[in-house]
Amino acid sequence: MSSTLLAVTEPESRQDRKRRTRQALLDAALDLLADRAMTGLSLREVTRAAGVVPTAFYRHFASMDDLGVALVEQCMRTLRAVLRRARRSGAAMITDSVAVLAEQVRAAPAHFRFLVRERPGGIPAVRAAIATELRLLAAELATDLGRLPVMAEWETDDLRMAADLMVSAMLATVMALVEAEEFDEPEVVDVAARQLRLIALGIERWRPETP
Amino acid sequence: MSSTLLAVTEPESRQDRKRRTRQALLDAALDLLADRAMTGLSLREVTRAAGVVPTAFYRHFASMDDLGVALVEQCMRTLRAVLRRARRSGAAMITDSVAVLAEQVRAAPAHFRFLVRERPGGIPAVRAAIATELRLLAAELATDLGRLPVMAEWETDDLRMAADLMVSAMLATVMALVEAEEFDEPEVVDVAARQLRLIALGIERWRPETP
DNA sequence: CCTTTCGGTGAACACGTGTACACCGAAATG
DNA sequence: CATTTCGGTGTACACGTGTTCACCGAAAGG
Repeated sequence: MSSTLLAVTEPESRQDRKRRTRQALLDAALDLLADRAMTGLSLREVTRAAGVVPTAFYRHFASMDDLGVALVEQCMRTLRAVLRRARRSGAAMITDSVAVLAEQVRAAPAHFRFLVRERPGGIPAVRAAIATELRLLAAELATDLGRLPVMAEWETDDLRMAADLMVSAMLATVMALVEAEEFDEPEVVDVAARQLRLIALGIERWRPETP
Repeated sequence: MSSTLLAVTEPESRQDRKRRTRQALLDAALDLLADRAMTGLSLREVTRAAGVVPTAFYRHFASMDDLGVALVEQCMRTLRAVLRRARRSGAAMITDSVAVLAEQVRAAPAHFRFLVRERPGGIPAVRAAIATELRLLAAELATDLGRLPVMAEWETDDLRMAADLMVSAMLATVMALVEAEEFDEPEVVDVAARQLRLIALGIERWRPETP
């Protein structure tokens, strides 16, 4: 054990250090949320897991709700990546899209679990944040759908309806994936693909009748 | 204010009284869950709202988790009523089915809110209970679908897939209904009906190819 | 170099919590 | 009528919580 007392690590800018502990708090929270909901998460627990004293929390967030909203932002980035990646690898291939989704869920399960768990969850601010983000995502998907040849003539209203349905199905799949043991993940993926195919079939035959 | 000290209420059998306070606990919990998740609900709060001393709780439930599972049972009865009522009033009419759902949600919002909120929620026992109940419901719906002329020749596997999709859509609708202000409930109902119609269209054209 | 800024500290507080325990009184049982 | 059963009571305890406050030390800024 050498005892050179020279600074072995870079001095680290002050705002860099702040960013780091802020991220540590977010990570710690996400970790603890593996088996709990945000409601059952205490400030002290988070700071303890982040290796920081309780009062330091307030240097970064006004409250746990605040941290929750920040988590929504972070996790939503991961979810949006699914759409983006699916778009690149040929939006038409349903099987591929579902595969991308499954892959992303496997890569960052905590992010997806957080979203599906807190979506109807007990914290109004978080719930609202997720809701608006999902609305945005659905709108994005709707315009994507509108660019497909089959749906070029669709009313924006119907596009939105179809997009909402697909988002619902996707979230249900996410929940199943997050809950599933890994050995029956293929089954979940298969079912999701067939469901999407069923919807696609419906889309082909849709006509905007007014019943 | 007369002061006849005669027993004005029936003596009430002992197990009747027990049932009554047990139900009072369940009702109190459901009330408090209007704006909270189960994780954020304390035993003392529930007993306070039920007009009973904390320790009395244990005469009825081993823990809050236990009470949660009991709530699942109760709320699921309400949800199953939707399927039953929809079956009676002509299963073919999509519009009617959605109307029945909306009506039931309006009649007992707390029951539905509890189910959608705790489904991915933080309490394993409750989550598991809801999951199995929903599996049962989906299975039931699958056999229902199998009786329809259009789907008579379907594989049970595909029936299950379609039923799962419909349950997912239904639960998404329930969440929207529970969250929605009453004045845009018609919009939600309309979208749900169109989504179901889209699925129905897909079903008509489905053939069990193996891709 | 001196001063200010500010992320992190540690002690302290009032409070709500889950649960154990001994106890009560009336319904149930003989 | 005597006894047992049992739903509900009241007290008590140890514990984790959110938030307060004054304080520290080093980076940032003049």
